[in-house]
Amino acid sequence: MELSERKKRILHAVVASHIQTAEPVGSRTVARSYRIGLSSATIRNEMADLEEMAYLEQPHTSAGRIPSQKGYRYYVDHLMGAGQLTEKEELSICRSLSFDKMREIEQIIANAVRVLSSVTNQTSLIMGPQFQKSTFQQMRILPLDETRGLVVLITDSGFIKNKVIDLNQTLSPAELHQVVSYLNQKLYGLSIDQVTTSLINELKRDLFRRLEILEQAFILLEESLREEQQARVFLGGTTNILNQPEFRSVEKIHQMLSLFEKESLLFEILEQNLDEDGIVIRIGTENEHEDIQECTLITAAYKINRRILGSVGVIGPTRMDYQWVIAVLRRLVDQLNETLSSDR
Amino acid sequence: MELSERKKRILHAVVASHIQTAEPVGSRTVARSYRIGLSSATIRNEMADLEEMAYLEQPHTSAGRIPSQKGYRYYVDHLMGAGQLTEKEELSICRSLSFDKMREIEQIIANAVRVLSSVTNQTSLIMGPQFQKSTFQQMRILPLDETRGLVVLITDSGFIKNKVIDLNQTLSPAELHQVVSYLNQKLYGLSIDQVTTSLINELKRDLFRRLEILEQAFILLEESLREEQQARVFLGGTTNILNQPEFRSVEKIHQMLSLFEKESLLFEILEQNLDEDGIVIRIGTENEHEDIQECTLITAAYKINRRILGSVGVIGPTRMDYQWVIAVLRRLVDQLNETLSSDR
DNA sequence: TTTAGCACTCTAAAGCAGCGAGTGCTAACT
DNA sequence: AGTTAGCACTCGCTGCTTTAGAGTGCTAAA
Repeated sequence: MELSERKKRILHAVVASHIQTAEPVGSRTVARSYRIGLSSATIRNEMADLEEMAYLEQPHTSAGRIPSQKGYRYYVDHLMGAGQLTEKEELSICRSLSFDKMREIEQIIANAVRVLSSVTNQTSLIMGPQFQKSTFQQMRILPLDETRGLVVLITDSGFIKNKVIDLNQTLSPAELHQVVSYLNQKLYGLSIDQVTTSLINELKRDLFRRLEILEQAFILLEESLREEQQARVFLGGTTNILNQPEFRSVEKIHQMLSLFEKESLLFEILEQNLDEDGIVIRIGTENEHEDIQECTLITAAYKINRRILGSVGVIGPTRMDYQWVIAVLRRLVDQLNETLSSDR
Repeated sequence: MELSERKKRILHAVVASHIQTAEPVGSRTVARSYRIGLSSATIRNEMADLEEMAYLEQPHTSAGRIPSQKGYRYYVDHLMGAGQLTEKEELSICRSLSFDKMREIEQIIANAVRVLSSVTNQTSLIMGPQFQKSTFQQMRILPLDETRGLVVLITDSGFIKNKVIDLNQTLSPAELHQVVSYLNQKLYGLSIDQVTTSLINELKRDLFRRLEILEQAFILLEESLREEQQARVFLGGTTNILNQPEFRSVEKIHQMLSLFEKESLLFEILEQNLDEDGIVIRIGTENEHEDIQECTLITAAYKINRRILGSVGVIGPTRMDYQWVIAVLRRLVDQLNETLSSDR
């Protein structure tokens, strides 16, 4: 079901105009401002066709048309071009991410979400790197005082986790060292996913034969793994949705903001698009999750050394400046990948 | 300017009723539901007096009265009793905080703000413990590989900061150890505030004589101090303000939510009440900050081992269930103090 | 000093008219 | 056949008037 060239141009015009103004678009507007060289009457006919084909819809009889979900989809797939960033936008993305090579990964992530929302004027969200998917590098235990120690766990992708633990029995430095190096040897290179409870138990049995200690350390290890089951989701610019005319009513705002407070839900939503490479665009009901079926979610995966770590995206009303947002997101992910991959 | 007993009872009734219903309170309502044993006409006269004395105000001529800021203040200071928590509330505070003795301080804080907002149905905020005010305990450097090391900085109140640094020159373990123990010796027991740039420079000069290294470690030290200049503020239940009838308009919502996004501002606000012991109640314009002069802020300081670390509070419209919110906050802070102080 | 009664005020809700943007249809034009 | 001008029609929006009701302040009687 291919559209005629003329229909394409008209659809394009309607979508573009509606994205800008948030108002229904009338035939007159299309005729005048998008110099198609046809009268409004002709365009009216074409628009009626497009409506019948479900690319456009009418809020009420005497209003202009707005793009339907199908219309946006067609626009995204066939009509829009490649967006261009202004120098200013380019610069702020660059600056806020490239400077931080020394910083910890969580800070880079937090920065990324901040720029993304401030540049796009949308709400943006990013899944923190999944602890689970990174691999064990080393573990240390620092004695703090007579009874307590600090366990530090380091993974390849720059994660550093630490916990204070009780060392029930006082332990000679030599013994402690022995235990720790045993663990390091056993665990090195495993992904955190692979450090299962059963593996831990096995190790524990193994060690108990030699030293009756570190019960606590193991509890910690398990706990810390369980806790991090799920990566954090960082949000930026949540108030930006208040500027969107489609969220003028308090109920809608409430609905969206409550959604944003449910971190685990956001995680699920972001996780679904994780496998796919490149940019994923989900318009309206293309989103599986009910609460965002009036929104568009645009996401992209980011990587460390070519391995996908998490995803970052923008959420807003289906009336979104796709072309531009996609360009921004693409640029940001490139920069993010580079920043993360270099010197790690 | 003491109020007559009767006026007190009427003022009490008006405040109580308005807190519950959010509507202006008429003389009839007071007469009927608060069994004062007077007719509405009498109460009308008294209310007129109270209005003249600025305890009450009238939205418009033919409406009931609502408490003025002064009215709320009087209520808080002289009229309200001690609130009682239900068992359920008591329990959820207890449970969400007492279980976590082993957890890190930031998680306890995060939990606290979550319970507080969910129990009170208000937005709650808590200032993370001030890194600045805690004292240096020890510092370690763990070599990660040939060129990088992990600096771990531990303070008395359970803070653990860490950073990956480049060790430009490779360094023998012995030398590294020497430097670190020198630093530990010099810095132990100082509050982080006291670790000024000039002190660092001094140490640096001192060390340079012996070892031409660790430039990076010092940069880190300085940076990390500067970064943490300001404690984090945790927010909970930001969407709760949407349930308050005084925030029905999108502009007000916008105003409040934007405020919530400015962490540094929230910090300032919380910091002002830091010195005072016990519960601080700021109603309307009693707040210094313009943006919250239509709100009431109730805060309390929390402590570790009797030393004030930060403050936790609730923010909402001036029409707030003071009695109850205060009881909840008081209970929460007690629990929080206990949880934090035990075994640290 | 208290209270019943009453006139008065003001808001919020409901009903109604006119405006204007935009449509669909028809007939004329190229 | 495709395009366009013209026109009647639809319908939400705006502003106006009206009405109902809640609550007041005042006065005069108890």
